[in-house]
Parts: sequence; C-alpha cells; structure tokens
Amino acid sequence: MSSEVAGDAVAAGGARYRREEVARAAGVKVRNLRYYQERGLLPPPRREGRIAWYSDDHLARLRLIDDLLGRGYTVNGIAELLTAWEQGGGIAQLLGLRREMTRDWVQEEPVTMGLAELRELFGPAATSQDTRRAAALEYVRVDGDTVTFPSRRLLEATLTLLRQGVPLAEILDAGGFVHAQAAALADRFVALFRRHVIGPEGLEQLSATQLDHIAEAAAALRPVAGEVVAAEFARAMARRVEAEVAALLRTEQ
DNA sequence: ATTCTTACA
DNA sequence: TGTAAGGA
Repeated sequence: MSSEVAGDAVAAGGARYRREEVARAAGVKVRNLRYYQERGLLPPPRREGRIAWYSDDHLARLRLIDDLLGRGYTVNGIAELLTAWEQGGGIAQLLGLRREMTRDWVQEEPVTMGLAELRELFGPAATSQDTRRAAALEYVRVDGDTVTFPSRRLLEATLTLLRQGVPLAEILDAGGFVHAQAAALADRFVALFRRHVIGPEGLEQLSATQLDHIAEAAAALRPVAGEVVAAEFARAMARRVEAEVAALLRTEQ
C-alpha cells in the first residue's frame, strides 16, 4: 500500500518511515515513539509539513531501546547510556557492534506442524509431561493447536534416537543435560570476551575506533567457540568409544 | 480526511 | 499506556 517510490530512498540506505511504519518495524507501539522522544531516548523525526519522517537510524535506535527495556533497563537508565555513547561519538559503532555480535548465531529454520502431525511423528511415546519438559527446554513451542520446533536439527536428532529405541523421557534427560552444558560453555566464552576484549570499563567508556576494533574481534572470534567445542567433543567421543569397544571385546571372550 | 499533539485518566 | 479532543 504505502510502498516508497522505489529507488533512491531505499537504495541510498536513507529509507524513510512514517510513524506507524517505524513502530511496526521496531515492534513498539506508536504511542511510545513520542514518549521515548520526550524522555530523550529518540531524536525527533524530520518534519515535512504534518508528517514525521523517521530514518533507519531511528529504527535501529528503537530496536535497541526496546531490547534494553526488555532486559530490565529503565527509561532513565537507557537515556544515560545513550547520551554517554553519543558524547563518545560511538553510537553508530555501537549499533554496528550489536549487529555484528548477534548475527548468525542461530541459522535454523523452525519446523511447524499441527497437533495431529505431532502425534503421528512421536506416536504414543509422547506424554503431555514430555511435552511440558520439551517446552521448558525451548525445544518446542505450543500455541493453540500448532506446534513449532525452533531447531530442525534437534527435532531430527530426537526422532532418530526415538527410532533407534531410546525412550523419549531419556532423550529429554540427555537433552536437558546438553542444554545446561551448552549454556555453561556459552557463559564461559562470553565471560572471556567480556573480560579480555571489551575490558573492565564496559562499552560506555569506549571510543568509536575501539568499538570498531571490538566488532572486528567479535567477527574473528565468532567461529572459534564452536570449533573448540566441536574439536574437544570429537576427541572425547573417540576416546570414550574406543574404551567402550575394548570393554565389549573383553567381555565377549 | 489524515496525521500528529496535547492533555487527562 | 490508552484515548478523546483539537490544531494544522
């Protein structure tokens, strides 16, 4: 309906949005645009007669505000952070860093199906208690009568184990264990990054060039955590399986 | 008529 | 944060 004149507006990266458009794109309510603006969180839009035009900068900023709010920051707290970053001149770099650091960690397509399809896949193996546990682990979401698995890989792994005769309850036990261990590993890597790449001062004190440097480091280190875990896990499995096979062969004799 | 602001609950 | 009323 309200598509822009294709061309310069979008191609130049200078997309303009009306109030409703930014609000929808950022997932905030139109009412709050004005509120954030009054509290100094959001720069005023460019005015053209009666209509207010918002830019990509406004959009990125709104997403950041919404995210920070969701993490429990107060409006005043966010205003302080924002002004501190602005005075350091690093607001653009900060938004870029945020994008770099949160990009591509999860690259999976969710799988959606109906309840009937779910029962067909899992058969009588799935009790409602299993479903609750799976939901608690965020392996599955149930809204109404549609079921969504955020990770196709985990769904397929579960089905493979099931077909090989592993009881669903025990798959979920193992899943919960892996889930927790993965969270601990992620905590560990993030803490390392926080301590040695970002440093003790936090992002607020950093200059624009320092933020650029951190974004580079984030890009360079992104694959490292996964590689380390994969390598160590492969080595552990090799040793463990070898020991298991040796034990089996001994008892056969 | 539409878009945005003001003001109040 | 919702919304009724009014300015442009």
